[in-house]
Amino acid sequence: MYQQVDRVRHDGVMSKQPKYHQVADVLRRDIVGGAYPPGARLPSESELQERFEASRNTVRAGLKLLASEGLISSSQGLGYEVRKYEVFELNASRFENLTFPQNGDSYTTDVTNAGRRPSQTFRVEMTPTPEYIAERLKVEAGSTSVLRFCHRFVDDVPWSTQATHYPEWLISKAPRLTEPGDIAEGTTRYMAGLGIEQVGYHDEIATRMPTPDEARLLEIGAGVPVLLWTRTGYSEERPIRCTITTFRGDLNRMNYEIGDLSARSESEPQ
Amino acid sequence: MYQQVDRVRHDGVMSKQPKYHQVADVLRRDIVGGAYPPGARLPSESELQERFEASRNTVRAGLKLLASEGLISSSQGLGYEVRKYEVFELNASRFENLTFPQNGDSYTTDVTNAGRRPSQTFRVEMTPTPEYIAERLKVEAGSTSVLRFCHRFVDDVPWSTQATHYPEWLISKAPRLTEPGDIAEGTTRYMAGLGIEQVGYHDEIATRMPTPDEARLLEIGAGVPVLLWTRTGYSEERPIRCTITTFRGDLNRMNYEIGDLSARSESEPQ
DNA sequence: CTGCTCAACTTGTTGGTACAAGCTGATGTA
DNA sequence: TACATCAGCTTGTACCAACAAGTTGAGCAG
Repeated sequence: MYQQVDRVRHDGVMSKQPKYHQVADVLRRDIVGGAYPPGARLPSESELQERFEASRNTVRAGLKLLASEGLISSSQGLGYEVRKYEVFELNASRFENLTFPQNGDSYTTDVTNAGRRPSQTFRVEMTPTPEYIAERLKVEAGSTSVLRFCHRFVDDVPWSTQATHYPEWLISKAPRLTEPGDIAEGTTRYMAGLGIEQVGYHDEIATRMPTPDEARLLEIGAGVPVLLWTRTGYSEERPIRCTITTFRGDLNRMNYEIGDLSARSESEPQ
Repeated sequence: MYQQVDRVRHDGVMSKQPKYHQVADVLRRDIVGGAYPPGARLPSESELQERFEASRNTVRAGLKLLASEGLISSSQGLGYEVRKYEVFELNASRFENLTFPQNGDSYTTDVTNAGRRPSQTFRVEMTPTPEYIAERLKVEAGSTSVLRFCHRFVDDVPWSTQATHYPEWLISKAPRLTEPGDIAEGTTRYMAGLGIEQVGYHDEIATRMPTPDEARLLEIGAGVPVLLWTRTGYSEERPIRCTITTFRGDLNRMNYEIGDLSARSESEPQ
């Protein structure tokens, strides 16, 4: 039943790969070669059983491999389909405007400019500072901080979650941070008006597979990682905010422009 | 055999989750709660069968779920173990030194400073420009370009691959780019000495699951995404290089420091 | 004591069966 | 015609059995 040698591949070539691996390889080649374009439906499991002369378990193992690579997705009753991407560009560096609004405005503007419809839910909490945040805000882990949380959608597709923490000492200086509603002019501008100016920031970018919570909020299927963007904003004296944004990795790409890029913008008139 | 209602969870609470999902949930809780610290070995499949009163396949489905989240890994004959991370920080923004060497020096310095041992293999090719690169270099797709390829290790663990493409028109101006060996002073400095100065760059950061090739080169197991870093360097006139770096997502984190961060560096004397 | 063999563990692969549950179009009834 | 029902497709879950193959340590032969 289980042999690693003398196995004949689908194309007739000998191979030492397990059979489910060969199933995945052939289908992957078909997909990247364009035989199944993005959005196309793959043959059903039973058809693939015949095609590869394999049991259902074996075929499913191969399909699961492709799903974990993010190439395909499946739904009960509908079959397997080739995943289609649609990347949204994020501009992370804007020197000319270090105090651009973080909560809402930048996102709303970018999405609207791209001809898409933004929407979001919003929440404010007082919460103990998690250790990861506390390190960056230079406060004690567990001390209270203001958490302003955003769940963002583009055309009703979940896009990102954003959690901004403000340290406790800021509350007395900028009390509106604790207000449950949106701050129209943006938190950065509001704080700048109070003399708390963000003069620099530190960005950290990491990636990993989503936690079950993240997978639920962002409606992420198997094989799609998240992109984690941590931005710590500084006044001249100390850190004043720490924002963690969690993006769907298949839908977003971050951009940083550094130095003189006149050569780039000149020749890109569109 | 297959019921979604009236199923009793391991802790005695009713649940509509499939059983393999419950297995994963309980184990995940144990792992993040510290019952199984990083590097620890999980109970064997047969032990888990008894603990959860489930078949081997069901237990394996739960374990596979955790593996696809990047929480655990398994090896034949050895069992399952909790994955341990060790993040390496990458400094992507260095304003003071826009012409810092890209091929080798920056990596070697950073890794050595961290007390680790860097090593790499290196290769130079003349190759047709892939479309993705051609767009960024503003040359025709398929036109020849110089590809300088690096496969980098830290303490003999595969860390990243880096592919830098130089457009064809540069070759006559900077012929040493096609030399198969390393350029001691760094390509950026070499080109600057010839009057081709990199005055700005555009970074793009994306994430996805590795292709089989990437998984092989970087020795990536299931559940670990890659971090893709595309840097396009510009002279005052036009793009002069495009570098794609592929990192293991579990081992790397990118850092950008923008604006005035005196408040950060002051209070971090280490 | 050294070194080899092998039993007993581990996970990996492949086959099978059965039923649950989601989706769609055909069919039949009002 | 309008609508509900259902057969027949799809994938999802759960079980069983068997054998392959990597790892380790006990135990035996030299």
